[in-house]
Amino acid sequence: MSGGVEWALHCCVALTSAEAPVPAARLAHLHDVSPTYLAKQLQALSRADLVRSVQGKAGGYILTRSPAQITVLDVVEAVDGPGPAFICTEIRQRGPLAVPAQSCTAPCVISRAMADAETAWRNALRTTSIADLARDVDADARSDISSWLNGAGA
Amino acid sequence: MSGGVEWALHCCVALTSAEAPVPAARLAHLHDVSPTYLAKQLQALSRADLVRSVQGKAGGYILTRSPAQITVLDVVEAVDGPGPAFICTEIRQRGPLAVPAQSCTAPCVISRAMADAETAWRNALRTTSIADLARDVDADARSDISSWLNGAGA
DNA sequence: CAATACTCGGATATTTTATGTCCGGGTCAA
DNA sequence: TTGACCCGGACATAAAATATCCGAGTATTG
Repeated sequence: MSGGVEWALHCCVALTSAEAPVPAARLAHLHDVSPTYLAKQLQALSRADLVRSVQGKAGGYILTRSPAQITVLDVVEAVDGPGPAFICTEIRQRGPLAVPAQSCTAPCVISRAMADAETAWRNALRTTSIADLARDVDADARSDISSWLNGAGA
Repeated sequence: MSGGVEWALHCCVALTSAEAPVPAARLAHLHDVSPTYLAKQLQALSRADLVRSVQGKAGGYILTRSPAQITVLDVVEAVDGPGPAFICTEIRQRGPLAVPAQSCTAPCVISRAMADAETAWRNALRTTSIADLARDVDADARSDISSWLNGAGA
């Protein structure tokens, strides 16, 4: 699991309290992380159309839609890639007892068990939205972030 | 997700059809994979007490208990490690708006969402046993594997 | 309208992890 | 006692994640 997922999620939650575009450098300063590497994660979010990037002097990143419409799964898939974590290499078709490809119409049992587990994982991530995360953050902290982002900052 | 998990699972299923210890080299030949690297995975299974290694001339690996008593989760945790895939670095305690450590009694919201998803994933893997996997394998193929393992082999 | 300052975006190094390999210690069989 | 075989941990290599830099573009601003 890529560690950048944590940064991306925190950024999305922070952007909930922003009304103007926020530069990547400011988000990096807020979380005290590498500015250039955080930019890479934000680019991934931009490619997935979760955030919209505006350029120019007063540019930065903003959420493309309501936080309630963005699930945690969306962010994870944007950063870590949409593909499954477990990839079946079709071992059953190899070795001295290889089963012919024509008999492999259904996916192998192991592959299916892993896929089912990943589906459960995805479903769990899908049930939580960025709005849900922001709602559970302490009210004081959210207020501080809002003023820090919209104001001059430290 | 480590690719060796797939190898380990296939080995466990194959060992279901074995009545005598099977050397790692033979399992590698059966699946046509790197013998030395497969040995590493089997060592992990041995450390987790899922398989028992017997040394000497007629040595090899055997399952320590009934296939019904070994879950897919056991194998995955043995190979990939028992720790969670997502590790919270406590970003909320960093940066200019860092919240004091004394206020962080409960885990952060993002960490909890990820942990819940992983729990769902683990529960799914726990419901499937090695015996379940073996049961769903084609009867002919299982018979072939049994004779290949217990007989002289190719 | 031109210059400018600030932003994102992709191409580029470095470090960590996973992958693959090797040889020595130990054990059972003969 | 001898021998051969097997496992176990220590050692290279390859891939990926992490961290970084410089160029392309745009809205501001004089």
